[in-house]
Amino acid sequence: MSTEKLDTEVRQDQIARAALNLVASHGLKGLSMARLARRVGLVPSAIYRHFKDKDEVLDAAIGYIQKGLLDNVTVVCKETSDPLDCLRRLLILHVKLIRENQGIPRIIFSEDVYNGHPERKTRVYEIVKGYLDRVGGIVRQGQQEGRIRPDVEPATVSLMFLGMIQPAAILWHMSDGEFDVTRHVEKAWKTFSEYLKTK
Amino acid sequence: MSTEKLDTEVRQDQIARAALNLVASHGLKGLSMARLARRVGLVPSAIYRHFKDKDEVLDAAIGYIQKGLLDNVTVVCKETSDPLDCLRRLLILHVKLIRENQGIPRIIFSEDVYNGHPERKTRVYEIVKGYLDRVGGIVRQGQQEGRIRPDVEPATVSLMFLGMIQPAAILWHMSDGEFDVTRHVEKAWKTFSEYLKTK
DNA sequence: TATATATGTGAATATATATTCACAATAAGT
DNA sequence: ACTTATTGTGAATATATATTCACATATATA
Repeated sequence: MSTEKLDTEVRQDQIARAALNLVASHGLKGLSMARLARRVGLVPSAIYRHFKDKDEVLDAAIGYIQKGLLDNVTVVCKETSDPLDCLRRLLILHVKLIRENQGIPRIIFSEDVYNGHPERKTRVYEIVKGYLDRVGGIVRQGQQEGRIRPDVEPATVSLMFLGMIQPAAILWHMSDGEFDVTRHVEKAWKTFSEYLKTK
Repeated sequence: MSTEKLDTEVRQDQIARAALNLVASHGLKGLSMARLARRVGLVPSAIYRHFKDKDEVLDAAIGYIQKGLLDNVTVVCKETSDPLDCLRRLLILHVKLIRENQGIPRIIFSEDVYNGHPERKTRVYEIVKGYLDRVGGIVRQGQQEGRIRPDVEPATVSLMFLGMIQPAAILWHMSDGEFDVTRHVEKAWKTFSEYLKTK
């Protein structure tokens, strides 16, 4: 077989993305080196030219997740200065992100990812906290500007923000796409934002 | 070795519970027949006297989950007739339930449980929908009694209800218990219930 | 162009894990 | 007490999967 030889950086990228997609389509259990290799058009042992471990592959995939989440925050913060509108847009982008890559929640919320990997566990924890902090920051700013009611903790809001999406995303997946995430999120946002608004 | 011989029903019970606990402490990947057997004080092959498969064991564990969830609804509905108070109590019980058995969310929300098991997937979906329906029923009743604002869909409320707990539970676990679920849920409930109340 | 380094291959190895089966011991029914 | 069905055991089997290694080939560099 004559397979094109590519730079290890390119391969690392390919492999990490493929891993994320594999988890999306076949779950964490479905992430095997053999399948991963096939997906990239390589032979299993070739993966080890670019990653020391299967663990390193997963860690790389987690890097993409972090980037995807934080990028969304950056984007919406540039689009608008109204904090509530900012949150609304982030909500939409977040739904879009995990709809397009179901591997994200599966990795973030799968215990099998951390078990026996305390460093990774704290890393993912930091990623989630980081994201929530950004959301909380938007809330705090909105409160300072007097556009969000001041009697609620930003940290509480940011977690409830996640809570609008996550259970819905799971139902969406369990129902094989039958459950309408977008609809739910819109409804939830309506009540949530009404509550947040200063009267 | 002289191991006590017990009725298959007793063993099934033991094994299913042990499976749930194993998932709680070691994740789904940690649920091996060997470990399971050791936990119950048996030898791996003995499990097959009481279950055809590892899959059957998991299915039995899922049965316990369903029971646990629905029992909570029954309990709180008996305790009080005020729908908001009913939801508040259910919230507390729910947190208690998953704190005491982290295996519940891990099984319900782990994709590896369904992958390649469409029947199980729809079963779990039905369980979750069933629970949400009960919650939605409480809301609907509250609306009929005029104690919950009528301009919000019960289905939306019930999912948001879950959303108060689930992300918090995950943070709780990722932080090794450092994150205070109860505190978050109390705060979240404060804002949520205030919104639901008829003004 | 020659040589070295990076990348890809195929076979081999090691390990974990589910599952089966022949046999042993215990409990239940007669 | 005797027989039988149920439950437990230990060894054996099968399979999946990560990982290694000697070898091959392409790409860059001198």
